[in-house]
Amino acid sequence: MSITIQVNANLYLKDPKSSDIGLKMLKEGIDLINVLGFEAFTFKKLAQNIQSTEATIYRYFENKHSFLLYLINWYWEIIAYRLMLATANIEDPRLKLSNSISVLTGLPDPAQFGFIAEELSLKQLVIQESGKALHTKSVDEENQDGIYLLYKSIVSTVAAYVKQLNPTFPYPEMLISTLIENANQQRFFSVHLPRLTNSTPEKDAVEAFSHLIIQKVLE
Amino acid sequence: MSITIQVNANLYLKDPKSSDIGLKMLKEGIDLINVLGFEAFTFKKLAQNIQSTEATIYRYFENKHSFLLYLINWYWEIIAYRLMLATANIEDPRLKLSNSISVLTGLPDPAQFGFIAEELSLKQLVIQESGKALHTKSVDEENQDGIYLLYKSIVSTVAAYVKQLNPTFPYPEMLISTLIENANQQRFFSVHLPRLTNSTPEKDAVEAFSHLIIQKVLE
DNA sequence: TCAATCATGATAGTATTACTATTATTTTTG
DNA sequence: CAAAAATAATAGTAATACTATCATGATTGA
Repeated sequence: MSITIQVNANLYLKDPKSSDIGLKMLKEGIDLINVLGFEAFTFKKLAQNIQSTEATIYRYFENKHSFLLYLINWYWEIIAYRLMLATANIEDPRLKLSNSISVLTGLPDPAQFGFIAEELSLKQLVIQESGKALHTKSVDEENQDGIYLLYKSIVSTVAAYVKQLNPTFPYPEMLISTLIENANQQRFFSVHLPRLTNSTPEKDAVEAFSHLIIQKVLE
Repeated sequence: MSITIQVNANLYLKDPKSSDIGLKMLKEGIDLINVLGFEAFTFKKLAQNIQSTEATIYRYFENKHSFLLYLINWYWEIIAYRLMLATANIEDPRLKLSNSISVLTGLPDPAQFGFIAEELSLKQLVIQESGKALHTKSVDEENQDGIYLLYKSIVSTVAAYVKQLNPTFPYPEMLISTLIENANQQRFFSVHLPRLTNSTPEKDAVEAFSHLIIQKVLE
């Protein structure tokens, strides 16, 4: 059995996972974006952090936008892997859906099987920066290049469980994409604009809210 | 009757609505951001479009980030005004909530009373760019300056109707902020990533979806 | 083993951006 | 109509997002 999802080759010029310096770019890049924010993040600063040069980074990634897309795609690969684990060998679509909602809207537990070291910092990055990757003039072109295939396939898979449970429900994809996007948004609110939410970093309520919506809408 | 919509004074150096050239900045600025995207938008280009200079624009706005915040705040002023119209003289909290959800998640109708000329292009801008205004390292500072008071008060007001209808519902603010943010997100998806949604530009389903969620969650 | 190839480093350069500063000119107002 | 205020014109700066070139050190394959 293979669980590896093919990384979209349009996301890099040279596979960063194929060399030490490439791996350092990813690891340090995540942290640096989380510290500085994507606007203040530059390849020059990243190069200094990994004792390398701008030119070398440019040999791996076309530009800093591509670098961000790569990291976000990596996050979705992890999520897709965890979705697969969470739904394997389960027949009941209700349970498949419930487990999927937990993966998509819950917080990763470092103690659980299959936890990936970068998962927490990548999630942080996605919460803070993924909107900037998406809301650009180049989104259609990137979609054409298949950059969003993984995200779309995740929504499609989970929406299919919704359809199984309630074949007449008119908004399955909208329901799932709403909950996915909202999970990130609410966690941003909980830190920066707490009056917009009822979830806190200490007592996270996003997953519970998501399960409630699913249950009420499909009951 | 003339309707003037007042924007938070921390958002400008000199009130752009107080002069012809200021009004041109706003009007042309919205269009230019919609055409170029916020990244490619510059004060230099805006100055050329309104036959003025960068220096003049800098006398009105501290920087282009503030300019974006100003425009987004203007949008929320319009929404707050329409919310007030839609709930005035209504006692039934169920109807107040329903009308509010329509204002917050529906599409503005140019034929309706109180329609403001810039509303459609501002809404377009908010859909495309509002995430970039929010997801910055300066969000906490801006929140401190009261930039998000209006948005928070809108969520708070509508969440209060939810509490009236169902005092034990644990997530009123989260429910409302979810639906507000989601309305913009789904409309972005409907244009650029249609497989993530069940709404289309031709047959918009976002408002109907939002009412359904409210109804199911509170019934 | 040695040359060819390849990845990386070091360095330089460019157009653009996001401003700041200064002075001239026009417009408003008391 | 003079003083003040607003705007225009112009110049300048540090940083950014790259591109280009060439040197060097490591890897490989004959």
